[in-house]
Amino acid sequence: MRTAAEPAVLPLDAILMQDCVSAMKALPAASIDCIFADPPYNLQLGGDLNRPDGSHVDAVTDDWDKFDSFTAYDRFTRAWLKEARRILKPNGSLWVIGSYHNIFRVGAAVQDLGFWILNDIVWRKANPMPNFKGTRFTNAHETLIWASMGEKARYTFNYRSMKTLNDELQMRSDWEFPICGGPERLKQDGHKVHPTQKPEALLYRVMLATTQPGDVVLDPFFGTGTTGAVAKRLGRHWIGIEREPVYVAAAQARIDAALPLDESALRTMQAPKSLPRVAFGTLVETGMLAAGAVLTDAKRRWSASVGADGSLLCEGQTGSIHKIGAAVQGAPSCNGWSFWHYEAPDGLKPIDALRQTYLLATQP
Amino acid sequence: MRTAAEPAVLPLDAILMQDCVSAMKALPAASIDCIFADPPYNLQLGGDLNRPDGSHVDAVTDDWDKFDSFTAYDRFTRAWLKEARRILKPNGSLWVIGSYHNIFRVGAAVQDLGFWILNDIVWRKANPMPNFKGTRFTNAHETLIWASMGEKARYTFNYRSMKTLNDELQMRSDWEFPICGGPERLKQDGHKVHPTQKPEALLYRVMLATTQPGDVVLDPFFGTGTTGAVAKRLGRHWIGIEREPVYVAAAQARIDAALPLDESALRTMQAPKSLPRVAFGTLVETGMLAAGAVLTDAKRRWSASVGADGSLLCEGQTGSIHKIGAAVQGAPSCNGWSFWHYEAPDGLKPIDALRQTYLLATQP
DNA sequence: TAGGCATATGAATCACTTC
DNA sequence: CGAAGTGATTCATATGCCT
Repeated sequence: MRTAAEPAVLPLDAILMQDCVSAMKALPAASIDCIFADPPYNLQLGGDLNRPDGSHVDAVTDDWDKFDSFTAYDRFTRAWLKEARRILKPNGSLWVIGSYHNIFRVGAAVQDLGFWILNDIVWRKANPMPNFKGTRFTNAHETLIWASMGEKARYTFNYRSMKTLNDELQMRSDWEFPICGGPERLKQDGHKVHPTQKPEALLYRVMLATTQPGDVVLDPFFGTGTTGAVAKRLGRHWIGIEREPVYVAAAQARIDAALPLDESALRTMQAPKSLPRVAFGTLVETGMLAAGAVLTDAKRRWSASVGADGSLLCEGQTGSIHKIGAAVQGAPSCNGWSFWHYEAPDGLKPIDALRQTYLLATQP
Repeated sequence: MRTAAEPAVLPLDAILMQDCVSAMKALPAASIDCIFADPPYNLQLGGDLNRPDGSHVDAVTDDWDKFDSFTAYDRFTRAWLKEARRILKPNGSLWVIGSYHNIFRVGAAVQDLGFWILNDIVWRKANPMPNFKGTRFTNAHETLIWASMGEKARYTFNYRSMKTLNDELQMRSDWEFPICGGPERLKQDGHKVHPTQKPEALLYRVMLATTQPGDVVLDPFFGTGTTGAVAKRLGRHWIGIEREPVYVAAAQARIDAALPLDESALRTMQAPKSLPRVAFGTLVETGMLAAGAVLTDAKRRWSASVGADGSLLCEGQTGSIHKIGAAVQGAPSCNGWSFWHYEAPDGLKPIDALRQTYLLATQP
């Protein structure tokens, strides 16, 4: 029989109505692909803040209490981050969102615990609440931190999907979305159910960028379940942790009503490296390119002849398409597939075009 | 005779060629109106980086940016922040700029020392360096922290100036400026004098927003003196602290050449308001168009399905709305916004109509 | 002179697999 | 473990040369 500390299976696609840290402690180590966390940051919110002796932290009134409150918040932050680190897979990644009230403390803790920050992302609010008193700049953004498990750790980043999503330009670290409102905003008796419900578009981009279909996404501060709703829609598994019964009920109803995209709609742009590799020699073997053929660069500055084994000969040097490409340019490296061209009926074309033809012909 | 520790008068409009902390220690308490600090970021760069064309990226490799550990960096940060706090007037304010490498640690230290964060400001770079390897999001912003001396402390905020500067809209917490280049960038023998020179426009806005003419602005990491040059133009006094003789000489020459500026000329300094750009993927993310939806051209000759990342799938090809539109027509290019249509309740409409709806809903 | 084309470059924690 | 091989990867500006 499994113990509470090491469940044999993950409670997939379910809400755990428990305290954040103790619920995470019950999950198995290295079992989660991605954590998205929207921790509380109201320093006056005593509910989450307790002194080491368990006594309650009172409202902030003076400098001493302020320090006390920061210390308590740091302790709380490190407690949940430590568990997050334990249950994440080595190739998993962490997202945290916050504002200037808490994000600096959280970010420092993330670094101190050994996470490696990959980006900080700015959510620019298209329609922020104005600063009514005119005493500061309109607080028009929130900050997200994206981190891997360590400096050398691998992580998922769907570069091609992000570039496509952004009209063929690299996705930047500043994202613009409207705040959550309209029919998306959960309401009860005309009042919003949760004060800081995040827009689904934000979670959509997070998951599309840094998870794969079938991955497990955990949200330790589930609230009204934006993470779960988007995960379900995008074909990711989700686990939510939330203590408040009111939020749990709202989240469960919302997720039940969410419709998953069917498999064809989940389709995204694929990274070239996910395609099967084709050796240059294969093109020679199959006769798509004859041994002895002459390749040049796009500007015909260099020309090379193809050996029977797929090697190139250029200016007395022989080697792979990449090696020779790098050598003639004096460059540290070179992608021979795009550097070398062949004489096609309709002009000079990169040999990568031959590879694409080969792939199309041989793929089912 | 005055001692070094307590000079009777401030060394106004001068550069102190000394170590940052010891120079601050020699300044009298509560004597500075505003501190703008651009400390080392502790970038922790690895090996060399080359652009896709093989050229080498000139990185920040200076010794002044190297620290042994986070702990060492924290010690350094708290040392200069403590002195900053001592010499600031009770109604003064502090600005610090940084990136995700250091800003979280700096922000936590700012809070720990009793400063009260008023805003965090995002400098959105109009022309950031791309992520050449496609491994992360383009690091397209830096973060500034603006803080007063304490929760109850007063501070200067020129609300009207900011609103006027922003076409009668409240100034937001995200500012867009180009990086420092062109004739503004200080060069010697064709090479940049300082690797991280900040744009003057950034300092203009900082000083215009949070200081008054005649105020004393201190920059403990003066570099090539952007703070001094802008302060002189805006009629503020300045004090710079910089250890490197090369930077000091460049800064002094630059400030000597700077001319005081009429405030009305400032408006021309502002980056032209770029039209909001909406990527097709945004419509998918925000749910205005569902993944899996089918688009056709106006005459329904071709139909394509929308992928989760905003890619189109049509006749076995995937790509952006523009690429696929061009491909099916055999055209060199295509405006996908007008070519592709969706089925609206009242008939076929170009997807550009959705973009207009999005803009109307999100722009003020 | 204006315009087109090529080149240079900016605070960057910038690859992965096989042997 | 390291070394070697394969091959994936860039956007906005500024400057300079050529026509």
